[in-house]
Amino acid sequence: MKSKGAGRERRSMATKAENGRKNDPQRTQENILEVATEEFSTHGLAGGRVDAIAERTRTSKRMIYYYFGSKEGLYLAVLERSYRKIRTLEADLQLSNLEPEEALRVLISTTFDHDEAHPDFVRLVSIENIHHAAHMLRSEAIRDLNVSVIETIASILERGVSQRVFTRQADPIDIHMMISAFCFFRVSNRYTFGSIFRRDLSEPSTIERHRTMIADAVIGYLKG
Amino acid sequence: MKSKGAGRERRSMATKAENGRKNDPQRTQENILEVATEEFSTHGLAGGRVDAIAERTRTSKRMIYYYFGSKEGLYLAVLERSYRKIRTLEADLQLSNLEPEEALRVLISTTFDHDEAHPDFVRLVSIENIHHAAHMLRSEAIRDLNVSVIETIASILERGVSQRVFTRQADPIDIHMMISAFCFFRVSNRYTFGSIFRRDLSEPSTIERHRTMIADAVIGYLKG
DNA sequence: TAAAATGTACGAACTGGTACGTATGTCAAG
DNA sequence: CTTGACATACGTACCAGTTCGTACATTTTA
Repeated sequence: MKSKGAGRERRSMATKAENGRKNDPQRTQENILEVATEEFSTHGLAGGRVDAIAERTRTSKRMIYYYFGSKEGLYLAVLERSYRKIRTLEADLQLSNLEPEEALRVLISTTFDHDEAHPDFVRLVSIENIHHAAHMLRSEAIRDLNVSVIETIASILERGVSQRVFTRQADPIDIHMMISAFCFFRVSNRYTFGSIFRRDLSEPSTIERHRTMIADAVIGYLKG
Repeated sequence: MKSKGAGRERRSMATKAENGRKNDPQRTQENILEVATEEFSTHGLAGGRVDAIAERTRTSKRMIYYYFGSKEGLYLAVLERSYRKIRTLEADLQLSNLEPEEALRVLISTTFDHDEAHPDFVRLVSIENIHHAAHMLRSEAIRDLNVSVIETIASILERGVSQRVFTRQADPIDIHMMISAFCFFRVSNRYTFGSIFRRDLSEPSTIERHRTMIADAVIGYLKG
């Protein structure tokens, strides 16, 4: 399979120079999704234009409908792809070896850095909320994802309480919400916040300060 | 003027039965804004339809353009009206008589309740962020608004530090962000969060718990 | 040769915006 | 207190551009 792929590519390099077309459905789809992610995350579902996406693609509008059926189908595919992309990152954190407080700090930093690094994702989630999460509800795949985070937090909290480093008995989902809210808001409301307070939330020193701030607040809460 | 008004109304009551038209520009504009707020906050700027707004209005599409010039003009008017509506609520809080900790708790509760009570406003802000706050930037009125909140927080923090109830020296804007993030997120991300974790964030018991939670966290942070 | 992948051109419906005509209110003059 | 004239407020019907989606033709690949 690998040598086959290489052979195909080698030959296509030759034909590409003359004619220019090469059937590569996987790359075509990926290309469409990439462009569509950008379009939808900056203009929303209704504001995003299929023609605009098609133009910036190395293929044509015909292919969008060939692979994704409709504008909504494309949007849903974009959404699922975005969620699938983060699953990998969140999964392989080895937190059970760490002390509860340290484990929580690492988890919070990860969430923080993730949102900071993926504004597209944050905006897509905002857009979904405007649509009452209608598309997410139809997708089985997306829901199963975040459950693991809750389990991780639950185990950290349990250990913390039994070791007497955390005095407060808190609901894992509430804690997750508190962390998410802060990390998400910084990115989702970057523009209105920046416009009102003339503060650039993406400045390195601000990022550093906020990263430790949310951790201190959560841990302070659990120790209160 | 009053008897004249009454007379006018009496006469219109008669003509209304036959014909039905009565010039009332103020009410017409207000009616349009009300409907438009609902439309834009549930569908976004691009997703909102002028025709749909016109239909649910007691007047016609012609009037929308007569008073607001364009779809964007209408959207901007909706945005400004939403901001103007909260100014009144936030302004008259007498916090300087209260102890710092209590003052902060009241302020946080107010923010919390406000966001909870005005999902339309929250969604409009979300929509603005998708548009990079482009419309807010063009509106002088909106920016001046939130400055007072920062001054309020700053004075509370100063008093708290000098009375040694708060040990941490924090930036007022950061504190405001932390409060806003939590209160805002609960409403803005209600749907995706609810869809993933099967939790209704608008349930009374949840609201109660979250309201004290954010206050405890912020105050815990300042005492840490 | 058949199936999958792709390109081109076009259509039909939606949607923001407007041209044109009518009604209402105000106010000064009779 | 009527009248008439002018500005404001309003309604209907319609247009023109946009935008999603597709019919048809063609190429690539197995």
